[in-house]
Amino acid sequence: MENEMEIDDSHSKHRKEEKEGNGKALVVIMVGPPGSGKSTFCDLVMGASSRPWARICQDTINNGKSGTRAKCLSSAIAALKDKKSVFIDRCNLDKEQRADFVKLGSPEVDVHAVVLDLPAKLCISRSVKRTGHEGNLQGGKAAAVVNRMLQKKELPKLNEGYSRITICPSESDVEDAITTYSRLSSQDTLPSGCFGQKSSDAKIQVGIMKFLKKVDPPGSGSGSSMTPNSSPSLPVKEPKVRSEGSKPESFGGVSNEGEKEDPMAVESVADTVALTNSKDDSASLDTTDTLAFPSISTADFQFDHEKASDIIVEKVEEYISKLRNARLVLVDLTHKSKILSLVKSKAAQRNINPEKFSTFVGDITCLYSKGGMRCNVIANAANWRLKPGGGGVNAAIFSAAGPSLEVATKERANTLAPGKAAVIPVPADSPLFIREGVTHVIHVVGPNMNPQRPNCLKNNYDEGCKILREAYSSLFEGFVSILKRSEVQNHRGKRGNNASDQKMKREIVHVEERSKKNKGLKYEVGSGNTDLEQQNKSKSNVNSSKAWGSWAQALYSLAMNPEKHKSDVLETTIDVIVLNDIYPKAKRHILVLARLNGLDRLEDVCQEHLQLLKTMHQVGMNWTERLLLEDDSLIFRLGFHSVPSMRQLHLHVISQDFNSPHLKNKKHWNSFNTEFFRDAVDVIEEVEKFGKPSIQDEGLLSKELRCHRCKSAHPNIPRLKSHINNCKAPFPATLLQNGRLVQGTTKTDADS
DNA sequence: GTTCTAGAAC
DNA sequence: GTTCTAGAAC
Repeated sequence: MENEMEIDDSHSKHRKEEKEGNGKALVVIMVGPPGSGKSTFCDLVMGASSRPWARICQDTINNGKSGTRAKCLSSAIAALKDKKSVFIDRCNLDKEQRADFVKLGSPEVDVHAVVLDLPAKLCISRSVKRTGHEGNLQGGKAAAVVNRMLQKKELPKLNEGYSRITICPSESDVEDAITTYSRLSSQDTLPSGCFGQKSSDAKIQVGIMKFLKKVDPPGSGSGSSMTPNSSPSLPVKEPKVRSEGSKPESFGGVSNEGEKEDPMAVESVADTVALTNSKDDSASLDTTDTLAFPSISTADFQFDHEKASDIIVEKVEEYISKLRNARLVLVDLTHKSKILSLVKSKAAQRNINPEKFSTFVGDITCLYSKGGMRCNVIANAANWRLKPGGGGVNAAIFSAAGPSLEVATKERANTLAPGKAAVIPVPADSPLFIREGVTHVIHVVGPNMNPQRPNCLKNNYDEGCKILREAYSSLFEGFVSILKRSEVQNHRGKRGNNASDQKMKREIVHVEERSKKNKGLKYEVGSGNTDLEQQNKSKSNVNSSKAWGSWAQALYSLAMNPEKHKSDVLETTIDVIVLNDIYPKAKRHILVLARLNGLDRLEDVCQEHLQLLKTMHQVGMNWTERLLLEDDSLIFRLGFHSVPSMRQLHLHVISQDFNSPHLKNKKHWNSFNTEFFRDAVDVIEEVEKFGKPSIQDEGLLSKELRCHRCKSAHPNIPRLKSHINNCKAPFPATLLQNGRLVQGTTKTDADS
């Protein structure tokens, strides 16, 4: 047994056993497909490390030939007995493969995972080129093996039993990890947690990334379908993930001759490559948000095409600047479409950027699968009852989406007035989502000129044009609201997430539209902000939709009658009251309370409160300065909770140590360390620009726990707290910008 | 917002 | 057995 073991011994005799310090042995489980560089990783660390290491390599453990998992286990146990740390150098791609090795952990032995999560194409090319690999995985077969293995890939999670996980999505991350482990002496331990994960769970990415696969260009309009051909053979060719893959008709009359590529590469490798590539920047190529919309009211509702096309172009022009990188596409079924050609020529006349707005001939329910155009949002020319059927686009969309869209629609609105729009997240089980990648349907009801249909305007085009304009405004506003929310999602994605797959999947699809307030109304988008303003004005402090519990009134009564609570108050002005938070969540945690009656929370804030917000911020800054005089090692952040628990708008001024016994649970942590916390500077800027601050969903409060500095994930509050006590990583760049963090003048950016 | 506690997770 | 979370009550 012993003599069969292939264990690379390095430096094992160089050091005497450490009597002092933690001196824990390590089991480092390498995770990665062939060609990811596991052996090289181990060799480099072992060559440089002062810690005694053994490398247990399944490929060579049996007298240079491959052995079994059991053999690796017994060798690892033997090495640990010998006070060595061990590398488990095998693919370990799924949880089950790793489980036995995780069990090697004990009070004396920490178990780590190091994931070499490099792009599949890189591993494949390394494997293919490899000539002297110990596992004899050479030549053409390599690619097939790598692909097959990656399909089973399951990223390790902390709850499998690791004290630390390092994920290396790029070669530079691998180098960093090599350095980290090389420097590890026998006494050293590394901080626990999950490091380096940049994307959300890969399993979700597969679904999303499929939309990035190259498809044929949409040809003559109805679109050619994707090549179904799938050859498992090699050589492997890099599939091109294209953003311009299927261009809609552009106004310049450019023809759509797509270059031909090896379809095999697309089908056989694309999934797995896309899967691993999902962590590359390149993978974000075709994630441009696109709204595909039919012409409203010009079909069954018989609206005049000339007038409608003017309005479409006018509204597109108006909204295009608000859309940043997003695109709008007007879709109709046939080339003969009069409305399409009218809009096309009018848009060209007005020099509307064809990158931002174009027309497309095809079926709006299968733009991706048949037309090769990825549109994450589609509009429906709905009827006022929001019911399926009736023919046309409405029937087609409800039918393509399956019954779940109708259910999702009914959850949010029962009817829709002409000119209004309703944003509906597409349920995850809908073919529209699964097959087409459509995340939202926006129902719009336009003006009706057809006497056979309800609400006929009897040729009153003054009213008709007004409603049609409103309809497009509502539609585009709805799209803008989706874009704003998806920005948050993207942030979350980049930060990574260890939440369960199912939960994440639900979040991605549904979280955007979830809200506690004004069910039914909330999803209806009126033109401009008028609805919201109306709501806020009419709301007053009495009929607020959310009732505040008696325990939630403390700040309110204090703001209204500060003289009754004198002892708690640090400062009172005509506009604000400053007090210590009675349950501080950090060394210093004070509140700046607005004194305006009726201004209960961030949601109530609008343009008229701009000056008050600035005052609150200024008072907060003044106090920050004072607190920094007492302790200039503190760093402060000033902001609001998106959805506060206590009534009366209050600004938190909180030091970023979060060192407090009152910080006890996930909600506490996430309320200050996710986008749920809205920096005062951002709120002020948004109110200046848009009249309202953006408010994030309470769902953020149940996100996994991540360090606010290094973004590593931690399984529970105590572990997070022990991590943040020591984490000296710099703050994320976004926090260092725009004065979101406030620190003493002696501090520099490098210190933070 | 907190406290309390059942029961899940370790 | 102990630790930790999450939901209900306040």
